[in-house]
Amino acid sequence: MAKSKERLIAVKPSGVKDESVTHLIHDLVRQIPRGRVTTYGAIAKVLGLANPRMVGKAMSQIDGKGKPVPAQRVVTSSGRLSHDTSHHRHTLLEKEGILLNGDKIVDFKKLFWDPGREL
DNA sequence: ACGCTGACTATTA
DNA sequence: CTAATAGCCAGCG
Repeated sequence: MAKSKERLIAVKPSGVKDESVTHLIHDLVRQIPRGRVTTYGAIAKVLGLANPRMVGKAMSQIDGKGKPVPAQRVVTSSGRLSHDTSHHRHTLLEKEGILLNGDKIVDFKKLFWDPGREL
């Protein structure tokens, strides 16, 4: 029996409006509890995306209008911040009680919030 | 159509 | 720990 790695495919349920994955990602990110974090990969997995880069792309598309999206709670699989040269997200995270060592989250494993398991 | 780029990830050295 | 590589896929010129 082959345990082939089925490549995850973005499922587009027919009948569902073309909400675009970006909106779904934003909604999911808004559900991340304060003081917890998750990863691009975890979000991608839950939404059935094959490429976590798409999640990052969605974050870069936050325009500031509508509900705010706590993108600071989304980090890389190694618990590090990405594209935070101005340390903007770094500051927000510490404000939520998350300790950081440089751009690395302390106790990332404990603070990790899995959208597919705890939600 | 084609090549490059990118808020990623896993593996290997 | 860092660096290099490969896989991944949508968007853009």
